[in-house]
This record gives sequence, structure tokens and C-alpha cells, in this order.
Amino acid sequence: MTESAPDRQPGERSAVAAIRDAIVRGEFVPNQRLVEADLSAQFGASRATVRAALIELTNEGLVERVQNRGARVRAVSLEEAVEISEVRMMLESLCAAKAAERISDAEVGELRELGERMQAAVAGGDVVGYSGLNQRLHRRIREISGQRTAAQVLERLRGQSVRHQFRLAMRPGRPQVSLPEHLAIIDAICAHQPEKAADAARVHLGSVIEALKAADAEVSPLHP
Amino acid sequence: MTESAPDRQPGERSAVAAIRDAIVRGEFVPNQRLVEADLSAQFGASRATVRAALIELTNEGLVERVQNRGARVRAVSLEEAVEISEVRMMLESLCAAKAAERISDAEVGELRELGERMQAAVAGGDVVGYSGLNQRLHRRIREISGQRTAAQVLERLRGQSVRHQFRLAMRPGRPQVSLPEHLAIIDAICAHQPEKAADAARVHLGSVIEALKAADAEVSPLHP
DNA sequence: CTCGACAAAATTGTCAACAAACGGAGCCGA
DNA sequence: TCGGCTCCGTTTGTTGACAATTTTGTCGAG
Repeated sequence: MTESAPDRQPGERSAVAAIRDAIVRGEFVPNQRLVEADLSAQFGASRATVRAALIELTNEGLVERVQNRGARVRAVSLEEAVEISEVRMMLESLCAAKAAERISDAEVGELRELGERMQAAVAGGDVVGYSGLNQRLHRRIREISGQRTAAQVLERLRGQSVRHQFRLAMRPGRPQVSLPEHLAIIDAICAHQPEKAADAARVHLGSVIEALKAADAEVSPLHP
Repeated sequence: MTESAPDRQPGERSAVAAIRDAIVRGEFVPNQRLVEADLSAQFGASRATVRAALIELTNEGLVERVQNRGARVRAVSLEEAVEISEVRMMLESLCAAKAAERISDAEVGELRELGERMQAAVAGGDVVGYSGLNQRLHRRIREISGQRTAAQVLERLRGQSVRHQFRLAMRPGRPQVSLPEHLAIIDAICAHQPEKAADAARVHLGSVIEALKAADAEVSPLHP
């Protein structure tokens, strides 16, 4: 950890984005203390800027702050990850239904192409590529839905659960399970079938929840 | 702006709460500019504290901030209010279902009593009392559900749509419509019927959405 | 050896002052 | 008259220092 911190060019990149990236990329591990002075030095920003960034990230659910005791990276437990996935189940199904109603022909082609690329990635064993396409698909569906409120909430929740999502994606056999679920969502949306799209999204997120529990049970087979 | 009872003890927490209260209570109207120096004087806090508060409220969706141009009270349009209600429909139904699964006998009594008091308020024409009980009911259901993630999101959304909610509550005849919907939710939860509770919540929020549109159409029959 | 109090260090919360950016008033030239 | 330009007041963004609070380390008593 004494490894020379990446001296980002001062005054260029927003401190919020920099710290957020450091957290979601895993550079800062859960429960790690985030001392304002240290971050100030690391990112070349003033302490006030760092402070504002921490407040913002607190409201995004990425860091925890307690009065006079500083900030630390928030650790999301399995239970919380499940809760987040439950909320996602409701909101992604809403977005999927809305997207099925509003999608244009051009966007149909776009989604179909995404689906094909996902198939190719799974067939080729490109796990990280598939993971990236996965995120792009979900985001694109949110955009097409036009439901900006739900989209915003989902974006925030994604940041919180990115670590668990990543662990899931790396699980052997997981892509083979989720791929057909994703394709079903794409098919329903492109066919302008809101009910079917919502159902497919619910099925997918239900699968995610089950996989989350299974992955955790495998990692820690003993319960404290 | 004439009213001034600014003698609050210093503290970031109180500044956030004070400004938030001023916004939700309607003391600050939508699109009103929020100048840091002015708020600093009004609430007796330093500008840095006010600034931190504005950042926090921005992330809560209550104020809008643009680079170098300051902050103002966010105005939520009818479309946004509908979007918010759609998200609420999904999440409140989730919470209602969870609450139906987990509710204890003591909590059953609590909810039933709330229902009776709501009936009495409507019968007595106590609109503001009914409105308060309404909020208490929804919050209590969220608490009983144990779904803290959904509860948090709902709490944030409530702050944003409080103005529209208030307008709704004041609509003549509205309590008579929403009361049976609320009672249906209570009955389903107390009977430990998750599916029925979720359906009742969906029906209720659907009714809210319709009423929102109707209320707006009545206020502004001409579209600008 | 353990427990409690006390002191020192570290960290956050707050404040006042300075620099930069935006918006508008007024001026100039065509 | 109108378009563009500069200048100036206002407001935000940033910096550095100071006060308040918590945590840590040490010492002595039982």
C-alpha cells in the first residue's frame, strides 16, 4: 500500500470521480479509512474539495461518515447486496417494460447487436468482455425506457454493489446461466411486449439473487 | 424572507435539516435561488457549512446546482412526479409484500389502530390529520418490511414529491378515494398475504398517479 | 497484571479571506 | 438603431489557518 500513489495531474479530473473510481476499482478496500488530508495530498485537491467529494459519495452510498470520526469505504454485506438486487428486480422490470413500449427500430437493431456480441463473448470465453457488455445492455435499457428517476436510482445502486457483481461475473458457469436470461429480455423488449420484458427482467434478477447467495455460501461455508 | 428565527446552534447537521425543512415546508419556493452568503446569514452558519448542506441536498434531489452559477430549489415537473410515483409503485409493493411476511402480532395491532384513526380522520373531515397518518402508515410499513435499501430510496423520493403529495391531499374527495385503498393494504399485510399486499399497494399508487394527472389538468387546463 | 485517569497526537469541523468565473450595464463604432 | 466589446458588481470555488473533538499512548495505583 506504500506503493507510490498515482499522481494524477492536479486540477484536471474531478476529485469526486477520482475517489469514486478508486473505490469501485477496488483500490480502496471496504472499511478502509479515508482521511481527508491524505486524500487531499494523493489527488492534489484541497481539503475542502475532498470533503465535498466525501459528502457526495456518502449520499451515493459508497462511503460512510460519522460525526467527528471521519469517513471510510462502506462495506456492503451479503444481506445488503440481496436487498439491492431486490430493488433492482423491481426497477429493472419497470424499465424493461417501459423500454418495450418506447423502443425505436434503430434501437432494436442496437440491442440485437449487443445480444449477438454477448453470445460471441460467452462462446469465446471472454469473461471481462461479457461483463462489460452486460453493463452496457442494462444501461441502454434504462436509457431507452425514458424513466430517468428509476435510471438514476439504479445507477446509484450499481455503484454500491459493483464488488459483488464482479465476484458473480467471475464465477465459472455464471455467464452460461445469465446469457439466455439477457437474450430473453432483449427479445421481449424488441418484440414490444412490456409484460414479457418485465417478467424476463424479474427472472434475471431472481437468478442474480440466488447466485449471490450461492457464491457467498461457497466463499464462507461456516457462519460466524 | 421576513420571518427570521435563525438562532440555531451551529453544526452541519442542523444546517442541512434547517434548509431541507425550509424547502419541504414551502418557505423556499421552486426555482428560488439559494445564495450561499444569504443562507449563511439566515441560519447563522458559516458559508462552508451551508455549502456542504447544499451539496447534500443536491444529492437528495431537493436542489439543483450548476457550475459557477449557484444553487436553486429544484422544481419537480408533473412528468417527474409521475415517474417518482411509478418507482414508488414498484418499491412500496415490494415493502408491502415483505411486511406481510415479517409482521409481528404487536405490529398488526399497531397498523390496525392506524387504520382506525385514518377512518376517524376522514369521517371527521380532518384533512391534515389524515395526511399525517398517511405518511406514518407508509413509513411504518417500510420499517416493518426490513428492506432498508428500498426504505431509503422511498424516503428520498418522498422529499422530492412532497409538494405534489400535499396538493393531492388537499383535493376535495381525495381522502374518500385513498382511504379504502390504504385499508386494503393494511388488511392484506395483517393477514400475512404478501401477494395481496403488493397488489393493494400497486392499486393505491396507480390511483395516486391518476389523481396527480387529474389535479394538474385541473390547475392548468391550457398547456404552455 | 489490569484498570483508570491523564496527556499528547491525529483528525475533523468551522471560519474568514482571496481568486476566478459569470451576468449585466454601459460605451463605442458602424 | 443595433451589434459587439469592455468594465464592474455579484456569486461561487478554493486556500490556509484555527478551534473542537476523538483516539491513542503512557503512567501510576490497586
